[in-house]
Amino acid sequence: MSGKKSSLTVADVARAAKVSKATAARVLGGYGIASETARKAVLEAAETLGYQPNDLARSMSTGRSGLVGVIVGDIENAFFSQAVRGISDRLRAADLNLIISNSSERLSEEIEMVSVLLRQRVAGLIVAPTDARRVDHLKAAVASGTPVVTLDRRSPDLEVDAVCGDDRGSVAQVLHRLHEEGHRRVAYVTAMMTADGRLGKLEDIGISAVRERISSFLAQMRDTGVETPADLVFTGASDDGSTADIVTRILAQSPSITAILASDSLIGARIFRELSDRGLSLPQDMSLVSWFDADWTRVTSPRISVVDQPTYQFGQKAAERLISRLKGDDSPAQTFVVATPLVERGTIGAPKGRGPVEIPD
Amino acid sequence: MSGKKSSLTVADVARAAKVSKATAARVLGGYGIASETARKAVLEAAETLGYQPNDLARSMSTGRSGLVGVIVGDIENAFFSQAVRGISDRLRAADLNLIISNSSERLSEEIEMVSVLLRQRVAGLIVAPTDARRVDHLKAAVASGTPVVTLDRRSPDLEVDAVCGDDRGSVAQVLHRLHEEGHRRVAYVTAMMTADGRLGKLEDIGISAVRERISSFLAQMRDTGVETPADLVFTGASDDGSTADIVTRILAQSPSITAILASDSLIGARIFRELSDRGLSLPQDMSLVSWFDADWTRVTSPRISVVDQPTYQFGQKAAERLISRLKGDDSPAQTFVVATPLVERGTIGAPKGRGPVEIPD
DNA sequence: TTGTATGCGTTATCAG
DNA sequence: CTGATAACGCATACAA
Repeated sequence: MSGKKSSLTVADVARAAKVSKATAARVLGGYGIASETARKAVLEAAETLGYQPNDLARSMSTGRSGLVGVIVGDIENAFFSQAVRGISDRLRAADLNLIISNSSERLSEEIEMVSVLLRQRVAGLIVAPTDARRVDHLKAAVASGTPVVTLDRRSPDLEVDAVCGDDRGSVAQVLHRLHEEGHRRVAYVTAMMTADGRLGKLEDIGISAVRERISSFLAQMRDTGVETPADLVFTGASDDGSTADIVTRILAQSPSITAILASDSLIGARIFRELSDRGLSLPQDMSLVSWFDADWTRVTSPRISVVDQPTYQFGQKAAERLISRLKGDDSPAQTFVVATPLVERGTIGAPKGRGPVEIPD
Repeated sequence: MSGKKSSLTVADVARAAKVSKATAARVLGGYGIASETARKAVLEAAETLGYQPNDLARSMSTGRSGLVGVIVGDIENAFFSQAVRGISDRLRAADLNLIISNSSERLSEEIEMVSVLLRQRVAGLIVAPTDARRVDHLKAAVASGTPVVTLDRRSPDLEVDAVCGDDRGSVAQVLHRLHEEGHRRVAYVTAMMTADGRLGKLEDIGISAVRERISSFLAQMRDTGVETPADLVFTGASDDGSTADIVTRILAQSPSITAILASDSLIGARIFRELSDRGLSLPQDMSLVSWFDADWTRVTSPRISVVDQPTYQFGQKAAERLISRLKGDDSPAQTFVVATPLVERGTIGAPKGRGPVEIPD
């Protein structure tokens, strides 16, 4: 097979069917009108020749491309890959395809990918914006006529549909439940980096979902009598080492901190491992709630209590909104909040007044 | 913003820069030759106008599209999403983009997706073929000049590069290790469906990786004295219920079966849960080895021994081969076998002669 | 070095 | 209903 790239065109089919190019194009493209006889002839010729339409050329002509660009933080993360599956399933039903890219949660890459996708003339964009304050590239996309829907996050500067979890509400629910159980000081652990490892100004948190949760966390903690709730927010849990350090710091505050909230399931897993490795048992020595109902949360003993983020649904809804925009819906931009309920399993329990824990160094 | 899709063209830039369309195209496209003055004028005009090249049109002209199609069984599965990340990273470095689809491990969908991607005139295809015996659509793609690389699987009917794990070898290694430990009868559990729930002819197994492993499994078991090793292969573990049934059947053969091999990490997790729920402790009551080093295998107690399939590397290698083919490499098709070593953690132990286990019904 | 003219495979317009 | 023919935006052979 000499691998020539020259496929057949409507002209070839037309010739074989003994009709004009225009007629062949009409029946093959499924538009306009053609007589039964012509239609049969063309279809038959196309069949025997093995004609494959060229969607590139079609898009060029029509200006529409059947491609939707998706930009996520990390496709390896089940949080996103599940969302992508939701997007993919909905899109397919609308005869749209999905071109996907990773931003690695870096603004520069996100900007680059938007540019690439725009050059490909995607019909629309679904993005989990890395930084809510830096969305000019997305605004430009919208301005030039490419609809955008944001996933899991939103930006006040962006008037587009957004599909988010109920970040504030779920934090409130979890903390309320924990308070009820007797917990007074709870730690919030996030992968987000800050310059000095301490929580800075809330406005400086780029990922809106994270900001919402921390904001809600601080408010709730303050309401229940904690004077400096910012001290309970631990940032930079981006790998095993930093997470181990954080766990050490949390345990050093023992016994005052009696519960931990993990901002995503990767962090949750690392914290759980650290805790087990140090011989602590859950929930007696420490309560733990992780965001995202990941696979691993069901094989531990006890199973992990989680804030269930149904990201497959996030994805479905986002795709749905985009499709609707593509069809011409020009109602005002809207934010869709998907419920993210606390699923209580085995890691929420009453705190026990325990003495200082032995910390290996 | 009234959302008009009409972006600027080279012609607009040319006009603004007071040069011909061809000159503008040359500097914007980065080919051919242009004087410094012309180049500066064009670039400046493009900048101020906000020109964005149209990759669709470019692809039409050149015949090349910067898109690579990827078809996996299920993007939600970490096995594949990790591979996709590997593909994505390598592709990006070569200025290629990734358009992704799910086959849901169904041949009909795979065929459909290949067709869709071919219509989009993708530069190449990376596919995890669902059925090694039904690859005409892939052969056709190759014949028409679109290079194909298969991922994790291969087909004897397909003369294309393939990147696979060492399926036979890893089975041998695991069984050898288990035998050494004293295990004589080992169960192999797979999601693959068979008509009657029993293992049929090996040739009827569509997914090559699965076939290789089972084939190796049967050979090894027979070698070590098991007369009817097919009885040790349990198929159809596709959800919680069916997996529970299988575990029941395995335990019913107790105490002769003393170890279980899980063909993928989803099955592994389900089996682990079943075993724990029934109060068995690993590895005393049962040894367990799962394919794929998934997150969950590190949070259990004990941690799960796994056959580590580095699918990120699978993906990287596959993308690498495709890029190479795209660059014109026409050496004979080759299969690249990536090592998939046994990572021993806590679930391999000596079998204990135990009495019948209580099985709840 | 630059410009002119033509082609890529469709869709779409407008007479026949 | 059908058939020429002109776009679409870019690349490129060839002429200047």
